[in-house]
Amino acid sequence: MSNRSNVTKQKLLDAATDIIMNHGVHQLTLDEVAKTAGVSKGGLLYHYPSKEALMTAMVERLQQEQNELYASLQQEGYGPVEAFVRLFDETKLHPERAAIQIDVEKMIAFLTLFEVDQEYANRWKHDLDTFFAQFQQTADPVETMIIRYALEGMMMSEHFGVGVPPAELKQAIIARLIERAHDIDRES
Amino acid sequence: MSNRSNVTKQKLLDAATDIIMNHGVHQLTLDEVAKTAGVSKGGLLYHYPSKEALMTAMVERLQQEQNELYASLQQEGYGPVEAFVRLFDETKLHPERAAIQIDVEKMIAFLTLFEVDQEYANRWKHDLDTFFAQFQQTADPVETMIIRYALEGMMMSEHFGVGVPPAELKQAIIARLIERAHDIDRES
DNA sequence: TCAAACAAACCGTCTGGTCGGTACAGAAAG
DNA sequence: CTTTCTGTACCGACCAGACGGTTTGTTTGA
Repeated sequence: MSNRSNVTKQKLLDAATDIIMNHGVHQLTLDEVAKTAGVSKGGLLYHYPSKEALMTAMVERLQQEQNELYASLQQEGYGPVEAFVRLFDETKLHPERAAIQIDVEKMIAFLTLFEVDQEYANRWKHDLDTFFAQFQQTADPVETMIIRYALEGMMMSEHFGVGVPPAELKQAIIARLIERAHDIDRES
Repeated sequence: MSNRSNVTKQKLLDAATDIIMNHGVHQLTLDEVAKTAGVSKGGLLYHYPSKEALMTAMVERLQQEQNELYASLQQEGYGPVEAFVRLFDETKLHPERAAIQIDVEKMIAFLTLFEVDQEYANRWKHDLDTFFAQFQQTADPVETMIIRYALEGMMMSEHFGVGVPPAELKQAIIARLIERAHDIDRES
C-alpha cells in the first residue's frame, strides 16, 4: 500500500468519524463521507468497497487506538481497573495528551452502527466480553462493575447531553471513581 | 377520538416499539410498522401523518408510563434516588409487576431516534435536565450521580449485550445500588 | 507505459409520503 | 321506512428523492 493511498484512507476514516460524531449515524452516507474527505465517491469505494467495509475499518482503528492507550496507561503503573477509568478520562481532562487521538464518546456512536453490521458487532462483542471478564476477578467485582457501568453511563449522558452536571461535580465523580479503582487494584 | 381509533393507534405504537426493540432502528419503516400492526400504510398515515409524528407519540407514551411508575414508587415510600434505582430494576426482577408495561431498555433504542427528530429531542432533554437537577441536591451528589450513571451504563450494556455479567453478580450490583440509594435518601 | 488512484455519470432499490378510492355507521331528508 | 348524505377509518397503487453500489473513463506517478 503506497503512502498516497494510506493518506487518503485515513482522510476517509477521519471524515466518517467526524460525520458520525457531529451529525449522527443517519447522516453517514457515502456521498457525504466522500465530500467531507475531499474525494469522489468512486475514490471512496476504490479504497473501501462497501459501506460496511468503511465502518469496520473505522471501528477497527478506534479499537486499536484504545488498546494502545490502555496498554500505555498500564505501563505507567496503573492497575487494570484504574487504567480503565483513566482511559475514559484521559482526553477529557487532559486534551493536550490527545496525541493519541481518541475520543471515547465515539464508542457510543459506533455502538449504534451495530444494528447495521451484525457480523462485526458479534466479533467486537466477543472481544469486549473477554476484556470485561477480568473485571469479575478483582477483589470487589460488584464495585468494579459499578465503576465500569458508571463510566459508560457517563459517556452516554455526555454524548446525548442529557442531565449533564457542572464541571466541578463531574471532576469530583471521576476523582472518586479513580480513588475506588485504585483501592480495588491494590487489594487484587 | 373514538374508541376504535384509539385502539388502532395503540396497536401502531405497540408495533413500532416491538420493531425498534427486536430489530433495531433501521428496521423501523412505515411499511413494517403497518404490517406488524395489521394495518395498511394508508391507515397508519391516517393516524400519524408522518414518521416523526409516530416516533414522537411512541416516546411520549414511554415517558408517561415511566413517570407514572416513578410516582407510584415514591408513593410506596421510597426516596427519590432509591425510587430511581427501583424504576430501572422493576421489570427486570419482577416481571409479574409489568402490568405497568415498561421496559427501560427502550430508552436506549429511543435515544438513537434523537438523531432523527432533533426538535423533540431537545424538549425531552430539557425534561430530563430538570429531573436530574434534584440529584445534585442530595446528601451526596457525587454518589448519587454515580448511581445514576451506573444504571444507565448497565442498561446500555444489557441492551447491546456486551460484557454482561452472570445473573448473581447483576443482582448483587443492583442490591448494592439500592442500599446506597437508600442511605442517601435517608441522609437527605 | 502500465498500474494504481481517482472522477463522474448512471442504475436499482428502498422508503417516506401522496392520492384517489372504499366501507360503513349514523344523521338528515323524503 | 327508505333514501340520501356525511364524516371517520382505512386501503393500496403510485411517486419522488435518497442512497449504496457499478461502470466507464481519466489522471498521476514510478
